[in-house]
Amino acid sequence: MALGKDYTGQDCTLARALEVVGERWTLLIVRDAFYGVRRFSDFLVHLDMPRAVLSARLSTLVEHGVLAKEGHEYVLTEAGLSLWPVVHGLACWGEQNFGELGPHRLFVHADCGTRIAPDGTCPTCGGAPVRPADLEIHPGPSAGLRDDAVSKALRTPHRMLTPIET
Amino acid sequence: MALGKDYTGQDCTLARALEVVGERWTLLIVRDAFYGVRRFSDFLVHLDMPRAVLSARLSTLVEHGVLAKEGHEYVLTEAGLSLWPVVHGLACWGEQNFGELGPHRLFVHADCGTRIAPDGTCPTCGGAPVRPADLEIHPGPSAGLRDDAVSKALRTPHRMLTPIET
DNA sequence: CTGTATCCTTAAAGATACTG
DNA sequence: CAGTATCTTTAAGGATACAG
Repeated sequence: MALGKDYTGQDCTLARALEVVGERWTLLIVRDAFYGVRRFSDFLVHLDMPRAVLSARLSTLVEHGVLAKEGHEYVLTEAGLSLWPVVHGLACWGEQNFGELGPHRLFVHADCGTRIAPDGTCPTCGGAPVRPADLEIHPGPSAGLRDDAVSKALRTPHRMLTPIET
Repeated sequence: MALGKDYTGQDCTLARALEVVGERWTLLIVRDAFYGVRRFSDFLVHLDMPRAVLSARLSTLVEHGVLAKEGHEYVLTEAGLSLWPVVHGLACWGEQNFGELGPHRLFVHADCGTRIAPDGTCPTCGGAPVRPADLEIHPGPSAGLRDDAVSKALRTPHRMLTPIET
């Protein structure tokens, strides 16, 4: 995002949010964090982005309390976890409107095994929103062909937020 | 967003979505569209952004079917309307984490008059998500001080998505 | 492995003027 | 009013090398 990432004069909460997570790559980093990615090199290879940019993004995310740095691992904070509806909602929106071949990942409620709705709720367990920790990731119809370690790991059904072994 | 706005290699639906609405200003434009802004000049003065950039953003939004152009007005399509949970969710996230003085706008369920929850549902009307058309906009605790016509209009409680008279 | 530091390229952002 | 056309600035993105 070039020039003045602060939306000067936009005195609304959406603009404030976009200052934190509205930059290029940022939301993809957060998504990967939900998937269980925690290490610098794993983000790097999975997102295929410049290391300097990744470093900068991770720093601002930590700075704003979206991620916390524990040793050499970046983990989602409470604020970061509360971003799940947005991340999931955007991904579903993209799938519905631009995903010809179906999603790449399916999110399944671990308790009952059903896929969660676009709004993040489980159809069979009542309207309650399902927390990320209660989700499992399964490969979708158009699961990727990339062969980096993280992508491969994501192709194996696993619990969300648990570190991905690479 | 500088350089390659396409997230090449990111074969996931989130990346696809971000290609459409992930650029700077875009989500603010969409938000304004929910508020009832429809005309070029109104977006321009309310967002205080370069006209060339606004023109480009509106074009891509129309191109991807988020907005439709009716004469000289830009209105949300079905795809655009379905972006509401994301826009509202992000705004709420910003409010909860960075909004010291409370929100600038309150979204109230027109049917019952209660403020909707962060997940877009009405607490008093059961867990069903409230559609944007059933919402009213009211000024919040920290409603802005900007004095352009659109900002003033937004300070008056009104129905969402109905054109703002300026 | 986890980053900084450097350099280069590109194009987004912004300002301004101009046209239909 | 609704845009297009230029022009300049600036920083983001990207590649590579280097350090802790």
